[in-house]
Formats: sequence, C-alpha cells, structure tokens
Amino acid sequence: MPELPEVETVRDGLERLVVGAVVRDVEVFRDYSVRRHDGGPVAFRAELTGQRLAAAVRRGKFLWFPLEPADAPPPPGARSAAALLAHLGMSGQLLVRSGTDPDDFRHPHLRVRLHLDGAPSDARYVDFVDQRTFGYLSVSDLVPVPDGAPGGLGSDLAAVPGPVAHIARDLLDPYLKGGAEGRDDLARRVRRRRTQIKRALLDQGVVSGVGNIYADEALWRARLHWARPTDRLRVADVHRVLDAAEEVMREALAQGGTSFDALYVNVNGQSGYFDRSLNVYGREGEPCRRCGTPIRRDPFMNRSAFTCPVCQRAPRAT
DNA sequence: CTTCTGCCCTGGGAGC
DNA sequence: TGCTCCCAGGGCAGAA
Repeated sequence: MPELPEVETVRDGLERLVVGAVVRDVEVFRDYSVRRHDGGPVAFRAELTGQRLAAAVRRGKFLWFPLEPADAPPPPGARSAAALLAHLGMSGQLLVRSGTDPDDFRHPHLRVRLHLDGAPSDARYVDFVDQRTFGYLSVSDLVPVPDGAPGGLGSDLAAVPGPVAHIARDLLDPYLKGGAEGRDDLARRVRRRRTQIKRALLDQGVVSGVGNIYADEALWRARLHWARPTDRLRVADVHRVLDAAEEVMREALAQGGTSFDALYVNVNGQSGYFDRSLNVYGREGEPCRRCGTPIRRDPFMNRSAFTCPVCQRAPRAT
C-alpha cells in the first residue's frame, strides 16, 4: 500500500511528467472514487476540464495539484483558488500513460481517467486506479493554513485544500524535519497527549503520514513499546521515535530510486522496499533482528501492533 | 475541548 | 470445487 515515501515518489514523478499540462477531459468510471465534492462526479468533471495542473504538492499522504484556468492565465505570483486533491487510500495509484490508444491500457480497477494536453513529457493520460476504493479524488478550495508557515513538499504555498486544513505537517516537511524549528514543538505536543505513543503517532492532527507499518518500525528502532503513555515518556524518547520514523521514511524514499528510466515505474507506485527492510511489521513469530526473540502481535485499534517483547518492554498496565 | 469506536470498501486467502 | 468469512488500511463522523 502507498505509505508516505511512495506518495512522495508519486508526487515527484507527477511534478516532472504532468505539471503544466491542461486537463482536456475527465472520465469517471466509478462515482464513489470522487468524494468530498459538492455536485459529485458531474461537477468534478466540469470544474476540472480546462484547468492547468500548476504544481504537485503533498502533505502526509494527501497529494494535490493547484489549478489555474488554461484560457485565462493568472498573473505571476497569483495563488490558485482550488486544487485537484487525491488520497490514494490503501490501494490507489496514479498511473501516467503515454500511449495513443487509451483502450490499450484500461486497468480492471480504473476509476478515473484524466485526458491531458501539453504535458512536459509524452504523458497523455493520468489514470486513477484503486482496487479497494478507499482512495478518492476531488476538486477542493484552497484555504489558508492556521499557522501560516509554509508547508508541504513541492510548494511554498501557505494554503491547503479544505479537507487537509486539519492535517498536521509530516516528518519530511521542511518546517518539521529533524533539526527544523518545528520539531521540538512537535515533541512537546506528543507529550501533552494523554494516550499511548502509537496512537499519538497515528493521530493526523499531531503529525501526518505515519501509518501502521511505519509506526511499528519506528517504535522498534526506538525500543519503545506501542502502549507507553505519552505523558510519561522522556523528551529524549519522543525525539528518538520521531527521528526513527523520519529515518525509516527517508530510507524508503531513497530506495524508490531517482533515475529517469525508473521514473515511470516509480510514478506507478512501486517500491519494493517492504520486501526486505521491515523489522517487525508482519513478522509475528519470526526472530527479532536485534535479539532473536520471536516477534509478537497484539490487537490494536482493530488492527495489529508488532513488537519485540524483549527490545520493547511493555508498560506495567496495558 | 480531548479521546476513542465503528464504519467505509474490495478481493485475496484461509477454512470448511 | 465452491462457498463463507475474515482481514488489511487511513481518515472521518459521532459518541463518550
């Protein structure tokens, strides 16, 4: 499934291959894949057609393209008022297509297809493919972010789509990354919560882009148990797990590859990272790579939490 | 206000 | 073999 590093790889690829293109037409094959949008798929198509994709921006796992009318280009420096917003959910892909016959590559789970003109590459279509339909597209108004500071990789805009307004920055954000001014404040906010550390890591209002997999991997690296109460953690513990989460994501991003030949493959959402690099997630019963103890799986929020019971000592009361 | 639960959806795989 | 059921996941609405 696309985690934050995959979404960033997709953003980077789309920035290179399709930003600047104009949407000539839109096909919606499944209404449910266009959500959070007044007027539904019909309005979605109308609002998107004739718009230029002016940039590719990401915050957490949200990805968006600020829009500009193609027939009335705004003056330089003007800000977009709306954006095409995408969330890939757990199975979404944005596939860049360059062929001339679109029927040649009609994926069985194709939900939405954008027809493009004038891309900076040979791209002709962007296909939104999503098997499990947890992902969606919409056109959303851009709203100022409350804290005003620039945010989102790929942009210095201080505005985000409405549905993203309550989503915190992520650990690759220039304002929040290791050593940046916002990092200490994030650690303080984590410790101010009265919950378990893994719940805080997954809370999109605290920090975004950390999913179930990376939460477990980061906690294993930081040798912290998922149930540790946030308000009783030491500051250094919180920093250690945040650093670990950023590190895991940067390693995955590096493995995504950056060569141009690989670009189409990477835009298409493949990573290969998870096949070899996971230390605890999905490894129940397999030996911990640090101490050999069998990895344990606990039920957690109708999901799972994977830990090494020796490296990550459970708190007294769970 | 903060914290937490249940739900959305599909198809692969396990179990019978 | 074919059927049923469970599971995965992020983020949201609404309850506590």
